[in-house]
Amino acid sequence: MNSLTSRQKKALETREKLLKVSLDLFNKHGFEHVSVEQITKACNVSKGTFYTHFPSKYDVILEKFKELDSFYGSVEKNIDRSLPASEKILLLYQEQMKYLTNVVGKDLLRTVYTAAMTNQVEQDHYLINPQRMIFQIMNTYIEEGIQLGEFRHDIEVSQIQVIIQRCMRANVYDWLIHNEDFDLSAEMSQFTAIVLDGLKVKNK
Amino acid sequence: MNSLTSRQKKALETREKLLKVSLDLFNKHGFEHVSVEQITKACNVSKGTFYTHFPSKYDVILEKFKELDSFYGSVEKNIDRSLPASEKILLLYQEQMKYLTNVVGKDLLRTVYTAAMTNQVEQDHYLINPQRMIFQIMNTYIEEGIQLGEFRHDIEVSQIQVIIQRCMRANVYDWLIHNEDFDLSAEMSQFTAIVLDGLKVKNK
DNA sequence: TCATTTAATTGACCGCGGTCAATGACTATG
DNA sequence: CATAGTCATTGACCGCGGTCAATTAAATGA
Repeated sequence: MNSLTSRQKKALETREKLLKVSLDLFNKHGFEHVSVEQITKACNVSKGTFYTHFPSKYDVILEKFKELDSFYGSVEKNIDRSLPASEKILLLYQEQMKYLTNVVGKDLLRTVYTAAMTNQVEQDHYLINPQRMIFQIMNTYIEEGIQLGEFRHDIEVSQIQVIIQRCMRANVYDWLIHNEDFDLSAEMSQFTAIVLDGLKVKNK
Repeated sequence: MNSLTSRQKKALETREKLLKVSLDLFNKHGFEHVSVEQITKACNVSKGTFYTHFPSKYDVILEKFKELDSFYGSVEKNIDRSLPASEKILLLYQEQMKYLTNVVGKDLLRTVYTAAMTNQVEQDHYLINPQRMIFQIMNTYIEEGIQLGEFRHDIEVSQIQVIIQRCMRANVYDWLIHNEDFDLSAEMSQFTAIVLDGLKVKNK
């Protein structure tokens, strides 16, 4: 069953050790204050080894992020299906913001938001990758909202999706550039509610 | 009249030469592909001199940005005073986006948006500094819109200001992380129009 | 005019992220 | 087994942004 050779197993162990130790150190000292050499020394491997397993220091984090994305699946299950689409969207974002604030943290998010601008390598960065679980869920809500006449019909569905996703990045980014006095959940709720309002069918 | 000593004059010349050459090189090769040594060699000064005039490579750009901000003053004069506040806001942003696209460019903006997250040094980063000309103008429009009953009264003025400013960063950031197929002006207009809609007094 | 203070300038130096030719242990093949 | 090929690993090396003690020359004051 286990089709890995002993060599591959060793390599995978190394890789996972690097991953774990990296994230531990990042959490403890902050991404910028941990050097790749520190990581590799703590793992008793050479610097070069790090780069056979990860394209860059930053990619370690992205890896973890992708894992975490599955978290949103469980959130979705706890949202009352009978609620209007706009309410569901707000609830989903609320949960996400809690998660980002309490679990992920500014430091790691900052690296992702920075890398999204800098690493032009990947054709579609994770931050705007439509494959992301949270966007998939969001999109079902939006389509539902359109079909039930809650949202305007004069804007393309895909465009509405983009706009609502942009709300997320808008608030997260502003959170990241503020040093204090910024309640991400509250700001996100208020902002998104206004946008959703603007997207609703008017009955003048 | 000229109260500068010959020494101060020399220093200022050096500083301005560095500024000019830096920006020229950034424009020609891109910010990331120009090293401080290249700049200083082109100016026939040592590397250290660069750092007596600028705190970092990035600050050269910020300097230029602050200058450019005055540009918005002239734009404001060309906007019809009798228009509703929301129209004025859209027009002002439209002009700004044109400017960012055609004059400033992605490369330089990217460094500013990155630095805003990274340099926690400055207490109030330029991007959210309420002193900025464009924000000052925007705020007069918003206050006008509230007084004339165009915008909702159940949200704090300052909060409305923050929301509208956030629209700007939202679209610029998304522009920066998209490689192609992103019309900044168009996206900005659509997005901001929706937000302004959500901010308007409803007549249900 | 000369001594003292002030500040612009220098360039060797540091730490970091990342590269890559060389190594050799392990694997697949006859 | 032996042999050829694979690939994880190594660590010296590169280029860069940024620092700082030492140097130099202009400003100041007697």
